[in-house]
Amino acid sequence: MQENTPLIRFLLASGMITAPVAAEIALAFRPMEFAKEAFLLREGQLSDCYLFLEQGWMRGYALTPKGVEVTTAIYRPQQVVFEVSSFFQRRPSQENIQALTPCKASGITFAELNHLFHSLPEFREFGRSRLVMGFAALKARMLSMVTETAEARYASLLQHHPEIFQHVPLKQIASYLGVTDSSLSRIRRELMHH
Amino acid sequence: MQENTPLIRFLLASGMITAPVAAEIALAFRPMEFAKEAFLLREGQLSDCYLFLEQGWMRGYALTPKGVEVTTAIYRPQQVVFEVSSFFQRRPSQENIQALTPCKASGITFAELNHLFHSLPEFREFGRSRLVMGFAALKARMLSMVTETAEARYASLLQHHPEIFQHVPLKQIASYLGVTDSSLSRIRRELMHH
DNA sequence: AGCAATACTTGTCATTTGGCAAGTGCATCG
DNA sequence: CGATGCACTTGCCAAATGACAAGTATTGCT
Repeated sequence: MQENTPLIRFLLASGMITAPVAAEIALAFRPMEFAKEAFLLREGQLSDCYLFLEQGWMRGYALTPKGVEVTTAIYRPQQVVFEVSSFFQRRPSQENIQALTPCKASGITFAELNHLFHSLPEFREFGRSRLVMGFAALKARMLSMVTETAEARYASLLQHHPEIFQHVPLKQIASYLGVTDSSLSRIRRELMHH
Repeated sequence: MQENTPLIRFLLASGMITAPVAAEIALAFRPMEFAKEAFLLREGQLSDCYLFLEQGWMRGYALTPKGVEVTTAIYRPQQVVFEVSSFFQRRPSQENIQALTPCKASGITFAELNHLFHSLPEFREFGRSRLVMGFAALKARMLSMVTETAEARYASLLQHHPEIFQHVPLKQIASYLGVTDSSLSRIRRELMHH
């Protein structure tokens, strides 16, 4: 058993998990790989994998009634990936989660996660903390939808998360920002010309 | 001690809490009242009250840099009210929560909630469940922002939550739907004339 | 009752954005 | 190496929405 895996480093970095507990948690995770374009989750399925993404990028998206893809989440490496409502409420997901690049990861099932939560209070608190962080991030994104222009949202994403633009095509970023790809293209042109 | 308070009925209705545990939980809550317009939480303060709203309506809102109010949440009676990120992350809230009508409620502090979570696993699960439900609802709202027209969002709110329109002024509903009050007024006119 | 504040509507006009179609450049693949 | 596909851009026009201002209605207060 390794003592310094990406997952263990991630757990320790939170400041909420001690080293022996981190090692025990890591033991429960199984390594997983995803080819580019492979799915972690498909619409209609149950999200039953709590995934720690070690390498690569993923995105979540939903389909509108007319079949248009809307990007709902962008997952960078060193992040937890799963569909909260399907996973915890045990019902079919309305979203897809797909690898944007080849990915390496570690995952456990819902049952295994709950077992860890039960036996390791530290990890339970960690899980709640992640949930709250995700909630807060989503609220901030929602607020920016209402209060900022699409141009401001684009500029902000570019400033705070420039790496995204290396791994996610603009058309997918566009729907994440709440505009069409044409509009995003126009917005980019405006910002180029100062 | 009462055996059939609104809070106890609410806990039992979730199907996750047994009667004796519900009674113990309810013991920890203190009754609270809010006059119309009174604040449960003000921007800059710490959200330190986990509130069960028994009677009345509240709303959450944030101020844009230009001082415009944006409604971020609408709370009906028989619902839990608190600002997730401030409450759990122990940092100042960027939002306000204000009574729209006179309210009766029951509340506990962060410390008291954690104590209950620690001693009553049922209630801990209940808390997580509420968090997940709120998360899922916010995701759905975000998706509707991107995929539906303002008119469709209004029609949907009117259909699914008509009571809101009895207690919340249209200008506040407008920003909740992501439009100005003028636009909402025009949308309403269109829908009147079929 | 009378006054003031607030909620809501409406008109006008500018701006943003979407829908569609075409065009360009790049990459993948046989 | 040529062909097909995809990502991105761009032009054109229509539709949706915002900003501002004015008008009406309603509410609340004294």
